[in-house]
Amino acid sequence: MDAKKGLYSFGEIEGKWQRFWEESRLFKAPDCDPSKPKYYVLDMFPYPSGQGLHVGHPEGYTASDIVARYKRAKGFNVLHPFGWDAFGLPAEQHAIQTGTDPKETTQNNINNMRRQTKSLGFSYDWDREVATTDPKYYKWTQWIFLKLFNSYFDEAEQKARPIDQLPVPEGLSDAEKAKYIDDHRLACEAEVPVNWCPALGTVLANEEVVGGLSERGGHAVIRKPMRQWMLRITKYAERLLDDLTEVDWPESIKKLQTDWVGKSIGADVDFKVDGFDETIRVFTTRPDTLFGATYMVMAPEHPLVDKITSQDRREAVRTYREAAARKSDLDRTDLAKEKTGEPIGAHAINPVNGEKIPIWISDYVLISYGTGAIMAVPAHDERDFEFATKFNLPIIPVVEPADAEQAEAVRQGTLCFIGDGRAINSGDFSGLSTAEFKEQITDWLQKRDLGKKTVNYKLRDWLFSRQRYWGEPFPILHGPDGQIMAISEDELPLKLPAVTDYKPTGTGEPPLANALDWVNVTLSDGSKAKRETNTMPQWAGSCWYYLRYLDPDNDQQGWAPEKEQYWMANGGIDLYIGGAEHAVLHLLYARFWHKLLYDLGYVTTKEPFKKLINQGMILGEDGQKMSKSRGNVVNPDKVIAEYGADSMRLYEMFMGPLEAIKPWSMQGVEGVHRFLQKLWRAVVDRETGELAEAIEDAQADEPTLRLLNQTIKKVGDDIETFSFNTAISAMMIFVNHLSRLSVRPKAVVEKLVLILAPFAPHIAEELWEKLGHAGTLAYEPWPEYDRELIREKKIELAVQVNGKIKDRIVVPADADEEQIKQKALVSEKVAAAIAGRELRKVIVIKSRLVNIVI
RNA sequence: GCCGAAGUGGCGGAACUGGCAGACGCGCGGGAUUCAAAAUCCCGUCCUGGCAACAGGGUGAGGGUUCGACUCCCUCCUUCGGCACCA
Repeated sequence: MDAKKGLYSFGEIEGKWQRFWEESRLFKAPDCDPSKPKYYVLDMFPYPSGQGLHVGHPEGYTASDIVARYKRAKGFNVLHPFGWDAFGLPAEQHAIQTGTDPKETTQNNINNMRRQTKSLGFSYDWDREVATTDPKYYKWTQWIFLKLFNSYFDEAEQKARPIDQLPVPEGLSDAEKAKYIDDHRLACEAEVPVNWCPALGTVLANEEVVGGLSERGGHAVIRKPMRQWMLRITKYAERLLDDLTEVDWPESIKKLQTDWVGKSIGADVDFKVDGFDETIRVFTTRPDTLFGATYMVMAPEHPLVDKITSQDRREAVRTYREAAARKSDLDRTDLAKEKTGEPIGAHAINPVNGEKIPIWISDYVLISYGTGAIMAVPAHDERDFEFATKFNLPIIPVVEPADAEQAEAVRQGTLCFIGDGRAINSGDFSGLSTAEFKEQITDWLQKRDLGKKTVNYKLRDWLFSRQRYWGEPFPILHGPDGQIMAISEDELPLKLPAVTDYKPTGTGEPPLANALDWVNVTLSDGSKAKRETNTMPQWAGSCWYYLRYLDPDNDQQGWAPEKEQYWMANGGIDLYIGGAEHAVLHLLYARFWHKLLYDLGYVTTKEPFKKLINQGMILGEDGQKMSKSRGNVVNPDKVIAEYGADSMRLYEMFMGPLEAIKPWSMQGVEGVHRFLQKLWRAVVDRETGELAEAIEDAQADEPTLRLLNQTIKKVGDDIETFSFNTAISAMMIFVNHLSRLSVRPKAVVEKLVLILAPFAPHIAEELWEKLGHAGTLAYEPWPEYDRELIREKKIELAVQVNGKIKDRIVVPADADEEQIKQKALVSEKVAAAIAGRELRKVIVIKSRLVNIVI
């Protein structure tokens, strides 16, 4: 019975300290504390799923918690909040199937996941918890939407401004004026072909369609024009690109974002249509290849196709266009291998040489990019080359590669060369380099009003409406004559009404359309209006949650300016940790909203997330992705019950580098658990549960002091570089050393406990208490290390002969090169290896090795 | 196809700016303790040969630079992630 006292009973210890932290509000972050530097460390908040936490969640959370606890010890005022990205499809699907209010499902899921999250002992300031589904929260999501709605983008200034500052042309009727304004809003309505998913009864964002199927559920998706809300993120393309230079993110993520924005510089060139008073504008990044244009291709949807198609081609063109319109994205991808198209019987006139070239339509040209039409230069564009080869169209080489063999193949028309070279067959421009040609031809076109320099982006405007129930309602009314009206800010939040049926109507009308009492509104002047029945996508709430954490209870403002200035100082959030799956969308959307808020003066930094780290995925024990169907899912609750939260945390960090993808191992958990056990036994008496007798107020011996100081340095340095795995390994080495000592100096153990605390806070607190300290160690200063004590007195060097190790020598740490050299040369083994041959060179690398070259 | 990341023992991984490859943990083998087991402790554990001292080989493959390469350069292979006709 007594023997039990001294056991490491992690369950009790963890419960005890978690209660203490919670009840004492230990991690509450005081706003605007001028006495300390601030540190804002943020986790990507999770969707509260019915499955609860999986082992991937605590990976990032543990990493951020280690940093948070470490920074507190380093004297920072740390903001470390948590919340819930709680709108989302699963709760709505559940509602459709069972009739349960998503609000209820969501609340239950949050409660469960909060319990799980708390059981890991993270040092969140729970008083700042937010949920995007809370009307007190989405009031401000709606408020930001109104800011988008009530702003336009000033191209000259490259920034958003309030819509009432928009210069409106003179002489417009009221209706025209309203339309002009509406067309300039950053949030506007548009009739756009969207990804309609009949099975889900909703429209999906491009990102939610994978290979022509819905990301969730894998249902077929077709294209259908519908009235939708769009956010004009494209206006910010240039700034989203430029400001990437200001953030400290992994280069690979920056590159993903850069490619997603997809800037390309080229020229718009106007081609006259032969026999019509029409011109077709094309975009090209290679205006230097204009002389090599042998045909033109328009997207099937191009508005001019109908007008200029010749009588004898009309039937074929109509058939082709219908087929193209019916194609889903999946079909388009499938058919990408084989090019298709139809000539439309019209010709365009090449502005540089007056050549008549045939016009085709083909779905390899996209209506949504550039001008929806291209000049085809098969000699220097692979897609055009493929098309021309298939349909036997002429290929004229106009760029000569430097390589003679390639040049010959290009002349023969057998090789498509897309690189830079020297111009040929290009009239007066022949002989120019690609770069010179581009510049000169662009000027030439511009002077003659035939074209101009143009920049295009792959980035599309953001489709912002969903035909779903479980999302933020738009604060928008549609008037009797179709006017779009924003509801005023003081009417926010516009709450989601309770409904009885969550099913999509199937016609594309959202479920909210059935909530008639809510939809129909009588305005103050007695006229009738209808509420917008679309809701916002899940991204909306996650675009700005980091700002709400600054001031979560404020019902007058989304956040107070002075709090934003304090917590977002020095370039924003100091550390943002989350999964790489959000590399593009969430981060891009959030940056976009942040820039709008910056333009309007609500935030003071250009970018929200100064430093970003992605944690890697955790695989099942079989090395496969964890999934229920594979049966390899690891349940955190079970791990904690068996080994404790500290072991769980420690293992998550010990597995390998944070960013790496790595498989789970229960035996690995056991390994770190043994480490904690060993530490416990080294400090706590097995029988009494009191401090072990070996713990004394004694002076530590030199090797112990040296190792201790090395460990303190290593752990601190490793936390700074997020190398948590090697930090843990260093502490293991130290505990191995400590457990072999018969006298374990108390001061040494105390320092060890303090550096372990960010990783395994519960056991650290308990040991700290047993070491005789009242209260918590959470705000104890991080131990300093002594440079002098770290230094070894004697060091071992390897001695190589011609790069092969022959012997090892021990020299004083301060030995100079000559001394080391002499010592190396007297070694018998070295002498044997040299075997009397002449020394050509002796290389001495202090504190590393000696290499003798013979 | 294009872009990005990565390939190190039986396994997860370590190795600073080019300087002793395999830290730490797992697993495995042997031993101590025990009536026995669990737990714990000690020793060993990259491969090949050898009782051993030792010798040789070794960081996906091949080549190069260097006194010296897991690390830098070139070519190729494999795995994972992203994009997918963006003119």
